[in-house]
Amino acid sequence: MSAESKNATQRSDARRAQILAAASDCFRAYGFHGASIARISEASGMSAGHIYHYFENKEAIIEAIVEQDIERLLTLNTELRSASDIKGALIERAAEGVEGKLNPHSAGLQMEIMSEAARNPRMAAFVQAADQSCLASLTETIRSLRHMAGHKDSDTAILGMAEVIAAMFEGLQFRVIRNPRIDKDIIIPIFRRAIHDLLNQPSLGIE
Amino acid sequence: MSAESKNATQRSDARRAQILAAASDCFRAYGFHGASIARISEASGMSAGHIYHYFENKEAIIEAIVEQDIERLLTLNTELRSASDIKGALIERAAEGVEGKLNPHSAGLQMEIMSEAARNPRMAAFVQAADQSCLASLTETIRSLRHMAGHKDSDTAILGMAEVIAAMFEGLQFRVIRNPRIDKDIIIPIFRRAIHDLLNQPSLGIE
DNA sequence: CCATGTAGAATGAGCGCTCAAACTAGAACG
DNA sequence: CGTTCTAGTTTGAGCGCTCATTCTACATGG
Repeated sequence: MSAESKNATQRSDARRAQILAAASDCFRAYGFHGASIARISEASGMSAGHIYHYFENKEAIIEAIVEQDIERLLTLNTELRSASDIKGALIERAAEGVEGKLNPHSAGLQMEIMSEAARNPRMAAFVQAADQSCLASLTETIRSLRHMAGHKDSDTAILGMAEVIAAMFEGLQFRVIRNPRIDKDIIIPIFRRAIHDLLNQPSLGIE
Repeated sequence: MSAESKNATQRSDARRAQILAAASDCFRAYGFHGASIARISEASGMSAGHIYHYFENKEAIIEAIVEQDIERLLTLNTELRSASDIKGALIERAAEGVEGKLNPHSAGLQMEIMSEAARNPRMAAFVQAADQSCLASLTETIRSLRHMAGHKDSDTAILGMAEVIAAMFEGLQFRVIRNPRIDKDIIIPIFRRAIHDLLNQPSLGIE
């Protein structure tokens, strides 16, 4: 690749990023369908027509943003898995997780994504695939934890624990909208303890 | 009120209900902003213009549906509170709660409502007021439970427990979209146990 | 014959998206 | 060095359409 074309690609990538950032703000403020191309173009400081040089259509912008969001989630996930002390990491990182989920900004976008996924099969497949990956990682972590502690669990039981832990964290994104006064410093120790207890539930051999 | 006007009111109420039912379906399928008046009118079997005899505008329809949904939540809440054996009721009703939250139909509408609340202050005030009521009820229940068990907790600690329990249940509405294969029969016993453990956490005297 | 219920065409705004033209900057050339 | 050429970038008017909402006209039962 020549230097010129590389610069061109860089500039083009920058424009794409510029659009995505502006669109992200607009989607948060007006929703996927309420945010018009006109508004996005204004927010990104370029003409409406120009946006179509970088994205095929509005749907493609939405998908790019969801993809971005999911990518962030997945890298966070692999980071956690590569920790040396798994159990410590899980409990320790709980604080981070709580804080992240309690960010109203990201919660708003997440609501938008999920409400879209609830009715758009394409989007549903997207978030479900990402979730499978996260869930697989989390169950593996729990499995080794439980095994080390001498528990005998069925696969479904371990999956269930993972689901409940996931529900706890994701539920915070509801909570921060329903009650913006929620205090993370109160929540974190209760969360830590709850996760600890959950991972020490008696063996569940249901199959 | 005369018999005639009463009949008229009844018929009018029936029409309103008819519109709300149709609109509810459309909103689930297309979202608040994606569902057009034309579609709602078709689904409700009446003309577009006629809808404006019963609702001032589209916003009013949305609000009526949210109001309906919240009312259902609040009556469920008072029901729980009037149970004779509070602790038993809380653990027992967990199964019902899990099942309810795992209904994809209601989860979809809830996502829609919450994503709207995340950007529309009017809607936000609505769901926050309803949540205050539910939270107050739940904290009162937890307070008496913990007091009977001899624990000494600060108000904020009890509020924190309520928040975490709420997050668990509400999080299931995320889960059912992210992973439609989730199995309630696995989840329920883990939930019961987790709530039990949560309510038996050591005293938290933070203030 | 009036009040109310109902329909559906009309209205103007705003939508996503296209496209021909204008602009820009660097290459090629004399 | 100045001038033309060229190819990519950017614009904004405008197309066809759908939207929420309004208006006019008709039906119908008391």
